[in-house]
Amino acid sequence: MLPPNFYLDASTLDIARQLLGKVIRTEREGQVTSGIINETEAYLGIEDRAAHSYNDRRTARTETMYARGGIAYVYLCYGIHEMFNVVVQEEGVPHAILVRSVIPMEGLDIIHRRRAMTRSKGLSDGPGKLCQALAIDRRMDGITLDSPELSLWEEGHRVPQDEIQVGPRIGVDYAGEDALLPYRFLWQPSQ
DNA sequence: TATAAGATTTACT
DNA sequence: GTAAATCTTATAT
Repeated sequence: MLPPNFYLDASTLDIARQLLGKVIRTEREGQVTSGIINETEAYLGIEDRAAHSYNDRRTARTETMYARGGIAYVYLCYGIHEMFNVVVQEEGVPHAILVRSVIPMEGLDIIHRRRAMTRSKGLSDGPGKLCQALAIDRRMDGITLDSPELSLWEEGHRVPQDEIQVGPRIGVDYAGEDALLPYRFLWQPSQ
């Protein structure tokens, strides 16, 4: 399991890089599923126009981002999709990292059923898809990432820095020039 | 109270 | 390539 200081002792951008290759594990009603993180995006709080916490906007929803790092921030987007984020940094610093994609590992049969798909491509390569695949929802908002039902683990795959692609974040055109910042990290093991 | 828009996915033309 | 699905949140009357 990742230690508590993993979420505090580095810059948010560094942690977003380090999350690549780590494992998300969930257990829901006795069903265990897991996946290797291969895409993340950093959201840098008050200064970041793309972040919910931009301009120190404290609301019932964003309050989770202000807590001490090491917990989950899960919210509903477009009224349909849950989004899973890792809250980082000390209490009062509303930074979070959106997990955009995982590679399925354990519980493939369960994941297929949840996603209502039989083929093995496209099961969890999107922030909404992976939440459906791993059964992550808003009931998990604010829980620690060493919980029985949701936890992050070290072993998965060691990702060399030179295999990480960096680019602008997806779907944040409303953020003006902040939409161009290179805060998206992608690792594609197939290449 | 009302309205607009969103850190997306999927199906259809 | 375009559009619909769907509902919470934030902001404005």
